[in-house]
Amino acid sequence: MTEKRTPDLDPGEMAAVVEEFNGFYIRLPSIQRHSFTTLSVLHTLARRSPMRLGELTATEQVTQSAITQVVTRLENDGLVERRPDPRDGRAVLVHITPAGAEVVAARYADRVARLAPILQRLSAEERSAIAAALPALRRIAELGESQNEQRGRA
Amino acid sequence: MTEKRTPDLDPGEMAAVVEEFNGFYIRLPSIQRHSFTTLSVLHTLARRSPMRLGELTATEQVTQSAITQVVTRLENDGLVERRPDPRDGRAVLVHITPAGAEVVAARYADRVARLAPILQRLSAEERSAIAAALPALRRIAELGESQNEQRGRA
DNA sequence: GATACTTTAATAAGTTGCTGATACAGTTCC
DNA sequence: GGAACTGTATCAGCAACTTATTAAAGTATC
Repeated sequence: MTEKRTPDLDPGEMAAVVEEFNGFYIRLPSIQRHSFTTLSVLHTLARRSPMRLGELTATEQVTQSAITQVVTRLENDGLVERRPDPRDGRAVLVHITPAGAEVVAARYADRVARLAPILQRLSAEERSAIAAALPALRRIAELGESQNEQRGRA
Repeated sequence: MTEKRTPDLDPGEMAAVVEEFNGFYIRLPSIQRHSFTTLSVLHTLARRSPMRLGELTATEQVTQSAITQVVTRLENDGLVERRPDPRDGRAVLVHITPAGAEVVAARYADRVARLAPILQRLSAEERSAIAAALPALRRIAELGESQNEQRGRA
């Protein structure tokens, strides 16, 4: 067996690949009755419900006013609920409802169902190369998010 | 040295990681004076200019009417040009201009600059794991795109 | 514990970017 | 050379965003 040279990771190449890949991935969209921002809010809440409106404003890329309106729409659809914050009478805590969690789960299941057959067409080596990279990609997301939180506080 | 078990690739786990990662990546946005669709059109043209309006309509997730309007805006900003198709008098070929290519390149450079310092914080093993996975990710994008073209023809 | 300041969310008015329907010019087919 | 079809543009209407403002609750100071 010939020895494998581990290639070094070039940020420019990685960004190029990530963008190509995303171009494909974001076009795997299941049914969307909701706007991009609305879905993003719902997805965020699926991970860390309940959240204040202000927290949501910080994570999404829109104004506080837009978040208020998005949450109102989601509430009318029964996907989230507004409840008072017992610790702060000014604040509102947005909770995701079972119906909201269901929407997120269904969209996720749909994308997995579309991704799986494509993965079948890769070689075993390609699949295991991706599997081996997943922990590192997850760590980048964590590092990046904590960095964004730092910036948010400024 | 203990032998490493190559883990098998689970589509569900991959989708979860991809979405976590994208949640981080799409929030690395440089200056955006343009809408999501507008930037997406410009990005598509950066790779395969010139294109007909109909082709753009097929790749983006909006109506033909929206594409006409997006191209008009981009044209007013000097980022693309409409030229007649010599082979078909009804059609229009949208060409990206140097200024348009510049916008795409600048946005790309900006994201690379933000990604690079985060990659520095990974271990050498994590970086080479990602580097080893890039060709496979690129291939998924190719496989997925050709599949979408099939659907488009229906 | 009254006064001023800050923080959190909601509301109002205006703008932008999309959709759906329709029009029109160029192409194809017989 | 007329009918049917294709590719793009236009128009009216609507949804989702922005900025600016307001209301209400909390905090600090004295």
